[in-house]
Amino acid sequence: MATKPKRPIDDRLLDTAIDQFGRKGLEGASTRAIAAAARTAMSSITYHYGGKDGLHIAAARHIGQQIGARMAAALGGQPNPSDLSPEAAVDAVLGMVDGFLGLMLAPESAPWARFIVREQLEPTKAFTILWEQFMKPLSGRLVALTERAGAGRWDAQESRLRALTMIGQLLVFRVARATALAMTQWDDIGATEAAAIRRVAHANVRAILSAGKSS
Amino acid sequence: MATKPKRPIDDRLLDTAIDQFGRKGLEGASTRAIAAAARTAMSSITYHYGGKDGLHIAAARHIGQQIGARMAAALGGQPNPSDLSPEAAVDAVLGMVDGFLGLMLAPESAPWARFIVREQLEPTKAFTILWEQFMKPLSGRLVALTERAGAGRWDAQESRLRALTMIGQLLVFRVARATALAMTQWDDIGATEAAAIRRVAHANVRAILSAGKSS
DNA sequence: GTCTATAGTCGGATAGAC
DNA sequence: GTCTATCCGACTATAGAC
Repeated sequence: MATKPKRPIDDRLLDTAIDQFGRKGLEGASTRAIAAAARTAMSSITYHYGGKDGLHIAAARHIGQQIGARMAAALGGQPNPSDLSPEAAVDAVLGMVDGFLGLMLAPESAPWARFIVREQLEPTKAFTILWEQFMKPLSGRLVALTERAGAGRWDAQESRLRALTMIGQLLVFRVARATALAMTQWDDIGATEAAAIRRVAHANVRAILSAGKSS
Repeated sequence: MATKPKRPIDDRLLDTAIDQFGRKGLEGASTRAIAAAARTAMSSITYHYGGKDGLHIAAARHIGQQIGARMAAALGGQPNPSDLSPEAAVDAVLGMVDGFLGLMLAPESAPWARFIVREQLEPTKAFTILWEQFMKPLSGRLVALTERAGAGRWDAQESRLRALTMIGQLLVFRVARATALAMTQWDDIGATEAAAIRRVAHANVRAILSAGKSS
C-alpha cells in the first residue's frame, strides 16, 4: 500500500526517478542509485512517496503534468473542431503536429519518452495515469480534427487510424531515435535537421488529409 | 568476458530470455526466473552462454535471425531498385509495407519488439547486432526504393526522412499498442482490424510518395 | 549436459538519532 | 525532514555431484 505522497522540498528526486526508471525500468532501477544521484538519503523516498512503487507513480504524474502544461500552451483557447471549416481543421492538425514534433525533438522529452515507452510495452498502474492525464485529451482532439478535415469523405474509424499513423510518423523520431540517426546519418537532431523533419511531416500530413476514403 | 556460446538442445532458453529481457530489461530480468520459466537450472545459462550478458547477446542474435529470415521471405529475389520504374518502385514499397506491417501485427513480434525498443532507448552491445543483422539492409532498401519512386522530385535526405516516417506509421501499432487500442477502442487487432490498418497504410504511402518536394 | 548447494553481493524497507 | 545503521530477502556466479 502506497502512503499518501508528502510534498518534497523540490523535484530533484522526481526528475532523477524519471531518468532512472526510464533507463532501467521499475525493477532495474534501484532506490539507492536514485537517492544517490539526487544527493539525498534512500529513506527520504520512503518518507515522501512511501516506497519505490509510490515514487514510480509520482514520477508518472509528474510527467503527465509537464507534458499537459506544455501541450496546453500550444493548444490553449483553440476552438471546437466542429466549429471549424475542413481547411481550418487541417491547419489545426498541423498546429498539433508542430507541438508534438517539438516535444519529440526536445532534449527534455528524452527521459519522459523512455519512461512512457516502457509503460506501453509493459503497462503498470502508471500507464492509466499517463493516458488519462494527457494522452486521452490530446488524441481525442487530434481524432476530432481529423474527422472534421475529412468532411464526410471517411468514417470515424478511419479518422482514428489516420490520426494514429500521423502520431506514429512523429513518434519514430523519439522512440526509434537510434535507428533514425543511423538511417539519416546525422550525428544529432539540431535546428537544421528539425526543420527538415518538420517540412516532411507537414507535407505528409497534408497528403494524408487530402486523400479520399482508402480503397 | 563472455565465453563462446555452446549449442543448446533447443531454443527454450533463448525464447524465454527474449521475453523476460524485453519485459524487465537486462538488469530487471533475473537468470533465476528465466531458467525457471524455461524449466531448467540457472547454471545451464552459464554453461551455454557464459552468463547473463552472453545470454542477452545470444537473444539479440536470435531475434535478428528470425526477423531476417521472415523479411527475406517477403523480399527474396527482388530486383535492384534502380532497375525499376518509379511506379514499380511504389509497388515495391507497398510490398515492404505489407511485410513490415505483418511483422508489427503478428503476435510473435511482441516479445521481439519489447526487446528491440529497449535497445533503442538504452542501447547496449545488442543494438549493433540488431542494426547490422536486419535493420540496416531493410532500411537501406526502403530508402533506395523511396528515392527511385521520387524520380528526382526530391533529394536523398528527403528520401531517408520519408522512409522513416513510413516506418513510423507502422511502428506505432506495435510500439504504442496500448495507446493504439485505447484510441481505436478495439479489444485486439484481428484480421478485420489488420485489413483496415493495411488500407489506411497503403493510402498514406501512396499519398506520401505522390507529393512533390516538401515546402 | 543438467542438477544442487553455497558463497558473496546488493536490493528495499525500517528504526531511530538529530 | 534528513540522515546512518541494520535486517533480510533475492540476486549472480561457481563448485562439484551425477
